[in-house]
Amino acid sequence: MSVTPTRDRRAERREATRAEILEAAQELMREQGVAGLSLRDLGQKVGMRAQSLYSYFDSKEAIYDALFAEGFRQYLDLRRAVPSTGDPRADFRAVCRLFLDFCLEDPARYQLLFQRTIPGFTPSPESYAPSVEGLELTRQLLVDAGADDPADLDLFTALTTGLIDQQISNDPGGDRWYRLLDDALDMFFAYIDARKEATVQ
Amino acid sequence: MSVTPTRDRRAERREATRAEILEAAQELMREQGVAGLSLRDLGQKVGMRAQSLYSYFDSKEAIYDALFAEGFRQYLDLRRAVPSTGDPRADFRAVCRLFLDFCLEDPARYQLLFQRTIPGFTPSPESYAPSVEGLELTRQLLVDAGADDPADLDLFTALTTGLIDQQISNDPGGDRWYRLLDDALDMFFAYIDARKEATVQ
DNA sequence: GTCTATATCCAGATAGAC
DNA sequence: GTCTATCTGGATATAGAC
Repeated sequence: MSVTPTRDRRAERREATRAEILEAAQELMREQGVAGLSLRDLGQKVGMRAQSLYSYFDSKEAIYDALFAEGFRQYLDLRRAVPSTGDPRADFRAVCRLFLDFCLEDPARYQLLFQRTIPGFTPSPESYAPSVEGLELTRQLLVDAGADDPADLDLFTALTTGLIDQQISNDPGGDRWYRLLDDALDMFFAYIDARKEATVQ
Repeated sequence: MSVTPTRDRRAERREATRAEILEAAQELMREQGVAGLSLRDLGQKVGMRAQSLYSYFDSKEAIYDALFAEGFRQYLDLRRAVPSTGDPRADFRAVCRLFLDFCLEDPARYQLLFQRTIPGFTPSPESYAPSVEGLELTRQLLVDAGADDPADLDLFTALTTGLIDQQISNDPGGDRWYRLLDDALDMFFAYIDARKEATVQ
């Protein structure tokens, strides 16, 4: 009689190889930029011919897509680990710091996740969903911290991505903009509070 | 007897063709992105074979370099045309608006001039100089407007490029972030003023 | 200065043997 | 699932005729 195993060892192995490929791809992108990723190099890095990668991914774009999803998964994992202190603004600052650390730790990943500079790549809806979830978390946290106007969220994202972009573009590896985060948040909250006060009166 | 003409018609024509090539390149980059520029398409656009471009530019990188220099020249020209009203903050706001318009008018040019996302391209020192001049103009204007701390300049550049990046990445062709410029500047100046007041006391 | 012809290299992707 | 072999097409760049 045939029995059905509870574990599918073949599927597990396949999944492990897929993960290995994605990790290698991330490393290559770190080394030579997002656009510099080639299937040849990728195959070599994991010990197979470029053509064999097609057993795991349908196309190069599918690899980008998986990396996109994986990147946001990584971020959401980190983010969920941030404890709530009961002080919304302190929490908000902690999450901001985490976000900058995450982005600056791997500029290529940042480029893939937040800028749209790859030739023809557009993330699939499935891969895009976690990104929306991340922004929604930020929106909620921002509301808790006292900024409920939708425009405030936009102003805030501009401020943080501005710091990140300048840091990456003009002082890679340094902290010339990174260290301005606290000042930037001071400025932002002061603006929120002042406006609120003006509206109340 | 041979006479030396005061005008070198050959050089003039050559210069005109160079300019035409650069203009075509800018157009192609607008259509298909900075990295999408190919010498074939460029040649076709100006009515010659790709190889013939080498009579005008030593390499593709030389074309990028010329575009880089040309882009800043365009900006500085626009900028010098902004009148001084005697109100430093009004002038500053006008220049900011001009800067956003300039960047959003041609995102590909923005990517070339202000982000470093092209594979192996680094501007030559000659081409880079105008960029430094532009930043220095901004620095001076910012000092006139009451922000003399070098960190203020960095905070300001983060704020404006953040607006631009978000606009380009997440609402191309729209004005979701563009229209926040005035709010952003209100926020920025309020911060500067508050800090100054705090220091005086 | 522009052309044809060519060199060289690289990319992503497919077919089919094993 | 991985390989060899190959397709197709793209790129930048050089040589030399006209």
